[in-house]
Amino acid sequence: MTDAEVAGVLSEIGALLQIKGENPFKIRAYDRAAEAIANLGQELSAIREAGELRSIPGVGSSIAEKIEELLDTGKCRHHQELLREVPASVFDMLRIPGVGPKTVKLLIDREGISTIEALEHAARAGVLRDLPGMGEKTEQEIIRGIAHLREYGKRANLGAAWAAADGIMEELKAGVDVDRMAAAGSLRRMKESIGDIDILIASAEAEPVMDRFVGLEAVAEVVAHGGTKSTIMTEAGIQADLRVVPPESFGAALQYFTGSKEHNVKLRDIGVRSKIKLNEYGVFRVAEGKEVRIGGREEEEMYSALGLAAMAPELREDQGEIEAAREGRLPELIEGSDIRGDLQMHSTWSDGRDDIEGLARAAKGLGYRYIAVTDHSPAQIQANGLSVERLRARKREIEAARRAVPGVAILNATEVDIKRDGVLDYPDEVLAELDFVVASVHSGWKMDREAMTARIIRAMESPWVDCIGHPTGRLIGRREPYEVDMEAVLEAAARLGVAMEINAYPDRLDLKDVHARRAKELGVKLAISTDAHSADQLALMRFGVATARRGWIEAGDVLNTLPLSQFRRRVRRTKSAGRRRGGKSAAS
DNA sequence: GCCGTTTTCGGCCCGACTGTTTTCAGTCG
Repeated sequence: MTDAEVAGVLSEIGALLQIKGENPFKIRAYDRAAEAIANLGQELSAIREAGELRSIPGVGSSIAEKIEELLDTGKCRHHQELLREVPASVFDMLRIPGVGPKTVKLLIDREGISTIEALEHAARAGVLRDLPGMGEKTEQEIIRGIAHLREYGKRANLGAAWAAADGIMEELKAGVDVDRMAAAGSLRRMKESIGDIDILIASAEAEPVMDRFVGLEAVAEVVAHGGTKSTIMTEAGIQADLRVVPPESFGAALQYFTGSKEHNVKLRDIGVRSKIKLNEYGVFRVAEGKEVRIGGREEEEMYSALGLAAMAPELREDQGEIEAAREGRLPELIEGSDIRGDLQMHSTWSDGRDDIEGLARAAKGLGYRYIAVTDHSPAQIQANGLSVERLRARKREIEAARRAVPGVAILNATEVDIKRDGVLDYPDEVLAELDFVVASVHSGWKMDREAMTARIIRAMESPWVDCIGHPTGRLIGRREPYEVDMEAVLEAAARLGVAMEINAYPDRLDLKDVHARRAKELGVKLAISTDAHSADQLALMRFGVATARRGWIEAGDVLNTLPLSQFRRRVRRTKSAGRRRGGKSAAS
């Protein structure tokens, strides 16, 4: 059973308890534990071996036992018992917007409805309006909610969500007078997938802003339209919330709506202890039943009131950032401007849209000092992978581009396939001719975990491999990562001096945040690369940097923040160390 | 069910919007 599955079961227990009307704090305990497990940097089994399960925040003796039971048997009796009382199909019903646990319980108890299909049928037949607290409008809400779930059930990827948010904010800015405006929520935290877009505006007059918002061009449907909060569904199928707050509350609201929920709960908890109250309007000192406002215009004031250093939105996941802020050991996160080069991109020689010169010019425009052109190897037939002959022919075009675009070093590089047995798709003597080698898995996804782990480690043992590309192969929302023992891979990377890529492509973001953080802990260097297939995609770097920031990564942890000369030395050093390891690559 | 510069028992974050309500429950973030 995978860690994600364990988290899933705990989260289902939480939902089932909710439907049963159990103690809300018990429910939250399960939710918290599930969330913590979903965001572990290490594997649950390793933590268990070390006897450290209870060190996971939110995991106490009872949940620890259930985790062990799940790891050992793949099942949990408590979960099974709950499922005997409440059918599993209710989890689908809970995903319908506007339908929560209380409604589900009512539906089951009064009408025996436990599937989306039955619910839709009942709503259309006008049966629901006779239930307490329900009416015709609720029926219509449910019908619309089901339609929405079917059409847009998946979360939006980070790139699409930012594109939509930027469009909305541009249009808003052009139409009304706003003091300050910012995206909040998971978008601002740069989470890998986005449930909805949160936009915050400071304005003394909310009404004209709200009217403008619900009338935007991108609006497909107005879901809610209130005095300070409105919700729309965009044409692109992403929900967007707008909140308008008075200017003196902008910082408080930005902090509040940026979240995460867990981060904010912990902050307020700290506040309660020191008689400080936080809400979206400000921060208040509570004394003798009275509240005295002590800040809220700026976000930093919310943190300083609690004696904490302000922290980057990407860190706000209750993954230790609050403790770090208290102890003054927050990381100095990498920034976009630290990036000096891009180490994966594809030209027209394989499956890219732009030629090498075009890529180099675009990179120069971004202020980069070097790029690695990493066209595919022969096994990537569908991507027009380069034979040895074509790879050598490409060298001449690289040399021409170097002359045409001075100021940017163009590294003669490859993204070489790691074949099923861990052998690389070019022989050693060809790899030896190159300046930089990214090795990636592009086939055989379904291998078992041990074989996949051995495959990748064998590739890393080649003295010519500098970096492993998109190390888990996932496509967010479309393809699960392949089964691999990431801890073993990262340990090998540390031992062999091979960098791990954070692929900045919004569909990939691979390594993901928590793995990047673990890599850093193990002393593994990271390479943040766009995997651009056209010159304009070099701009996707921001999503890779954001993912690194979510993984607590600093500039010093990242290969492509090095100045060119140091980068070259570093890559050479890796290779000579590789030769000392035994002189022969696994590929030979 | 978890957790502890207030605690091993007794707490556990806070507010807006909607619909069905004459004062509130449910949902959401």
